Amino acid sequence: MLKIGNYFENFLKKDSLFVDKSVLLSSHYPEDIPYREEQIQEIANILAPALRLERTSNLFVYGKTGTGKTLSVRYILLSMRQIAEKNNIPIQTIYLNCKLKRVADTEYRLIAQLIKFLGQEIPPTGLPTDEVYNIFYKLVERKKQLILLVLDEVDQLTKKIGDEMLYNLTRINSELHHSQICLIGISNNLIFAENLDPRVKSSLSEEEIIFPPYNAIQIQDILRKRAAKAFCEGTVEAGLIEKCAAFAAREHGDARRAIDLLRVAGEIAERSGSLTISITHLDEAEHRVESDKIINAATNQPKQFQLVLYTLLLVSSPQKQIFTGEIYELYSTLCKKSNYNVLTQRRVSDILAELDMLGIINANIISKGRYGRTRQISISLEESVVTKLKEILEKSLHLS
DNA sequence: AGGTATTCACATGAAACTATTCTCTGAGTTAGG
DNA sequence: TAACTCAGAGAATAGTTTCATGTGAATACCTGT
Repeated sequence: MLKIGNYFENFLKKDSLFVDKSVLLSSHYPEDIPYREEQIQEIANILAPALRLERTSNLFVYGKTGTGKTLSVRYILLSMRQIAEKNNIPIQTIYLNCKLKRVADTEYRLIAQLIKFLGQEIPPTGLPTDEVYNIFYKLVERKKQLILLVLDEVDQLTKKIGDEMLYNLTRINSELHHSQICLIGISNNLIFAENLDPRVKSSLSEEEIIFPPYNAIQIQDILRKRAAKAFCEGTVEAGLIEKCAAFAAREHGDARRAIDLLRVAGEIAERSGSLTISITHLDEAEHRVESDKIINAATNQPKQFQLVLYTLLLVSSPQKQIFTGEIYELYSTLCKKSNYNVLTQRRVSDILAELDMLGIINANIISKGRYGRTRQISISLEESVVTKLKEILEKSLHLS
């Protein structure tokens, strides 16, 4: 038998640590959401009139990542949809994540998605935007119905294309005769509404609900519940859940991250053939999750981003601080050497800012007084990640 | 010494441009009746 | 005459460039003591 066949044999024979790994995936929707009863009830109160086809207030949901916003809202939508189906109430619920690239991150695409939900295809480009609006109007007006539209991560959308389109959306209702649209915005950014056009702000956030972060004890409880379903009994070593929760609590109570961490720890333990999941596995998982995140983010960027990042990796050591000008010079020589277009400093400055936002580099704007104002850049990645990243970038950029 | 004015080296903003992908339209062409 | 082809106009989008303006504090330059 082939060597690899042996491996598969072993894989089958060995009892897995997992009973049901899907419980720990981010695509998993639990049937109850602990510590969020209050918020769910509140949202339900606000949205309930929709079941009688009365227009409900627009709703805005705030909370940091991993506080259960999306989960709760989708949970409510699901149950409303079920009720509506049972009683033949014409309600449509639409959930859109505005952050998804090439799906709903522009005005055109957002409306195009809505149209798709209503059962019609729209070309990805070529049509004028108001034409797309018209198609949408017609589709909505075709029959009497109420649409609950959830826009997840709206802050990302407005950051990119401004709040004009939100204004358009809120105004749609006044132009519709038979139907109504109710907007539910979800945002990670707590001060998001502050830099919104006042007209939009008042109509969009008629109701606001805030999701506070989970505390360490709550996260422990959530983790325990999930772990009980995901892992075989007795495989989780003592103290693991607590440590995992502590990691997450350090990051403003991000439950998603905690669950992720637990899953990866389990995977690592399984792969190493261990019968239990120990703290060492968790530590390793934390490293892996962290570096995977960075490497993923870096490799998904366009070529020029990678070039800039690569020059940064070449010159920087963890403690050394570098300025924009130096980077730009190195970058342009590198470009010339390897036949890439050299971008302007203006553009490179933006790229650096974006790399900073992605958390790949650390940049602070400092003033060196007489000697100008610039970004002070440093990289806080571990040596192993840096080498790995270098290799990947060299390959993808065809550098020698 | 203390106060203010300069000055550097970029940051930040706005607008406009380029290349690509896609639709729609209407003129020209083809084939069949 | 209906069906087909194909170029050209017009859109959306991502990634840039161009031009213009902003900015924080270390220094240079005064001023009056």
